[in-house]
Amino acid sequence: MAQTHLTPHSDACPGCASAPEVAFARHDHAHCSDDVLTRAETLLQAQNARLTPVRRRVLEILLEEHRAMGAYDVLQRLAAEGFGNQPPVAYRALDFLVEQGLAHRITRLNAFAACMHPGEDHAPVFLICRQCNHVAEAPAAPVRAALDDAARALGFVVERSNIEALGLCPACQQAAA
Amino acid sequence: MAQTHLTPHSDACPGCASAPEVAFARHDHAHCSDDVLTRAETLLQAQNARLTPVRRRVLEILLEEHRAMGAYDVLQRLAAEGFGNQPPVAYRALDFLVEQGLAHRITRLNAFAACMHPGEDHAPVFLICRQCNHVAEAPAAPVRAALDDAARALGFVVERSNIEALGLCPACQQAAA
DNA sequence: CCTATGTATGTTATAAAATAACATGTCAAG
DNA sequence: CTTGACATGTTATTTTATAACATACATAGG
Repeated sequence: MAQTHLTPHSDACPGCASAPEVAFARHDHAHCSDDVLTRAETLLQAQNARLTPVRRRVLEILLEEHRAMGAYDVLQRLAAEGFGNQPPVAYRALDFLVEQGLAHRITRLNAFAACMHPGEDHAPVFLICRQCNHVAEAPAAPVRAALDDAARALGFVVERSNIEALGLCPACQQAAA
Repeated sequence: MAQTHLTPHSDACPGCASAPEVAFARHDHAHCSDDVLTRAETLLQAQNARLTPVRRRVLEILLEEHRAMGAYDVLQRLAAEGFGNQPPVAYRALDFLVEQGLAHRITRLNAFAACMHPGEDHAPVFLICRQCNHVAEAPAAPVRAALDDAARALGFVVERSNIEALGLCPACQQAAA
């Protein structure tokens, strides 16, 4: 499983006041974004699904910002760029991306984030810092395996999962100590 | 870990049309409810927290219904019984119960459910059937352990977690086949 | 080439979920 | 009996999400 998104990235918890970002470590993000966009196109072709202008732009926005964004945040950016400025415009594009595995919904935050390894393993685990609101996506495979086991014991088949943890990121732990 | 709530309970997926319930199997629920209420009182005394009439009633309602309920569902019942009928009344009681580990929030459904083993292990795993909306709470320990490992690898300390899986319950799998 | 069909987008309106802010009440320690 | 902390009541508003319908747009069949 590629974990490009866990390699060096933006500042972690800068002053515990900034917007939530999608990794605790530094990271050459532009490179990841391009890579994801390319892969997205390939994946969608395989699915016979279309990466229309709105959809593409929403994915780009999520990638650029590289943080969990509310639907209305995304909508504001879309409107500023001449797309429709009503909620369904944002929700439809976001739902499509989630559907296609190109974005994740972080229910705890009522927010969305680009998926950094589309087409690969899809059991996102989100670590949300309750102090600074940074969000990181952690390696999911073992958690997902444990979840599958637990479900199987009850005869339940898991199709999608939301695994979200609330706690303290490294920087905020230090700040607290 | 006690799994009383996983022993026999209400009908699973009766026609895939009923309200979401909190277990896939049959279950003598009245007994569990009494037990939980008693334990809740003890736990709260230990915490110097007060199980006031509204709070107690909300917990009872969640236990009686034994399913994931929206805040406004709970509110409606409260109002019918002479308590306040404004949203904060329900939200405050529900938030209190969640805070005290007596209820869980199921973010995917914007809903709340009574915790069936308060004071014990607290890493709820919810299995939500996308077909009939039943919700079951699965044994959590191994999933939580995997989650802790994944978090530790990033230096993140988990305080609370929401683990929710969407899929098909046993009954709906049969119905589909 | 054209037009029928499915799919995507735009737009209006509203529903559903949650919280802010402030007033009032209650209970227990001093 | 009064003061302070906590709980509840109430008004209003914010935030999040969807329903319903109209319009555009691409593309496969005639």
